[in-house]
Amino acid sequence: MQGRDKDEGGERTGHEAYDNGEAYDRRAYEPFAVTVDLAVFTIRSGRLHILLVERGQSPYAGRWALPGGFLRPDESAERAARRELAEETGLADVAGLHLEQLRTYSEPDRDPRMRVVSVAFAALVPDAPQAHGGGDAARAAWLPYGTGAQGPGPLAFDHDRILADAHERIGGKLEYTCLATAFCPPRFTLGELRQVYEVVWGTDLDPANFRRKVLATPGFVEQIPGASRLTGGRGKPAALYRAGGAVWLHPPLLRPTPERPEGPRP
Amino acid sequence: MQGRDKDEGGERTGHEAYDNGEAYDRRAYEPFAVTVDLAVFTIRSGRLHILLVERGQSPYAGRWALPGGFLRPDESAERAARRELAEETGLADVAGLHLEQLRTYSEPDRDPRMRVVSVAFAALVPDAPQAHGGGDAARAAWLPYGTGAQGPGPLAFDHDRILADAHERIGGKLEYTCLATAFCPPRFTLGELRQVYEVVWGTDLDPANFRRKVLATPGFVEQIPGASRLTGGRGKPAALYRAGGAVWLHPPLLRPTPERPEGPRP
DNA sequence: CTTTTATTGGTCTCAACGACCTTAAAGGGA
DNA sequence: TCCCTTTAAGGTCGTTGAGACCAATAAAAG
Repeated sequence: MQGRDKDEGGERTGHEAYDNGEAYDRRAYEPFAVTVDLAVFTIRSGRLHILLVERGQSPYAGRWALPGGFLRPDESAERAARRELAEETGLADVAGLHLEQLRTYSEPDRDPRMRVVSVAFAALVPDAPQAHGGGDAARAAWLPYGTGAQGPGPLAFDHDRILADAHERIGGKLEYTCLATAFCPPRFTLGELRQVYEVVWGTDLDPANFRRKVLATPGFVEQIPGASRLTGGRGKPAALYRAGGAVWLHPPLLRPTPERPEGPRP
Repeated sequence: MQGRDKDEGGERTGHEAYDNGEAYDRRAYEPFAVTVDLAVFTIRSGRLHILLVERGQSPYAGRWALPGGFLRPDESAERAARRELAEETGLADVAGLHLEQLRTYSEPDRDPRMRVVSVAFAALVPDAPQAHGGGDAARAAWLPYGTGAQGPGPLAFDHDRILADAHERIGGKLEYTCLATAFCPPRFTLGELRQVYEVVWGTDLDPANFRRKVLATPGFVEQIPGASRLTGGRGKPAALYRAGGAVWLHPPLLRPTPERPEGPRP
């Protein structure tokens, strides 16, 4: 932080140089490289997918990794994350997408080459456009979020942990916020909205109970009068809805049965 | 993050230097100063208090600020935060205290002197020892967490926002975790535990309903057989409890009435 | 035309919560 | 001393919401 005025009682940490003047003494602290990592989720063909890029260089050459990049001198982590999101997904209207800071990963040895502190974000994309692998070498792809290893083995660096944290965060937020609409296109059916919960949580929900719950929450969704869609061809056409203005889901829509996520992450 | 292999299709960001070798090219990115900021809460005489330090130097000289400090080259943000917590509170058994990463604040102009990226933490301390102002100049004190300005005016830097975020996070976590015991001494009464909720939420809770709720959650608290305490002198002596092993509170103990926190912070 | 699939709506039961009341055990004040 | 206040502890009761289950509708697939 800022404001370490005190001398720490005999402990020489170099902090005392912090406030001695208008600019900092570069020898008073260690500069770090700061990056952003993105866990971009979408739903494709009834499964949760995650956007990954393939590394071409060592370390972890040939392994999949989360997209991301360096913070530029004039931008915040949020702006950097949204910029990266636009670059990696190729989406035009990145402004409206849900982007949420997860946490910061700063273990000293998380990158073998140097000290890198990374601010991780979770992002939700409604429809998954083609993953376009940027320029030449790198490949980008939507891979199904699998239990355990992501398709071809574990991810580079500590990205498996970041991805797991992101998934847990998203799953938890579905319980008490109206976040689920961020996975849906502008016009969606209640079945599609329910599928978001089922796919992220990995459980089945009762369609009738889900419907009542969603409609009982003011501002969660608004029906589009007179509109309906043939879901995939089969079944009765469903009414179309759009996202409402509400952001909180009260009372919450709790996951069925599962006591709680295993790992203590309170 | 790591792994920016791609060329970003004509955009020259300097990222391509990232993977070209075993070490990074220092010219490929901007190094930042990384710090930790701590929002340390405790409950004193029935009010929520926050640990603050008084700045002696410009900028924001004379203003109160959150304690914190630089990350050292060999430690993670969590370790740095715990070290700062021990230094600032003077507590011996910092290992058992609740320390939780909040989020990272990285606005380019948040420190007028240079670019500082700060990882913020929220910490809970059961009993508040004397705030010991480190060495000489700096003063540290427990100030009541007031609605609006913290005692003598706003805090330095963006610390008012960090503090508000920390308070909202703590209040929310009380709803669905057993975190409240972190505010309590090793042996506590149910009235003391209830006061934690009342003080943090700023509401009154029904003692009987609260009691049933807490005791109905397995592992939240365990009664210490035969022990009781005269709370403050008045009233019937209360049974003593200690924290149980549970970490999740299921079903949650929701705040009364208040629709939700005002600001959309989903 | 029959089957299949999905939406939409209804009913019923149980658990949980909130409001309220009663009793027990202490201290303070007149 | 007696009475009142205070806090803990325990109980009742009505309302609410969630979950399980059933039924009707409407369209496509065979």
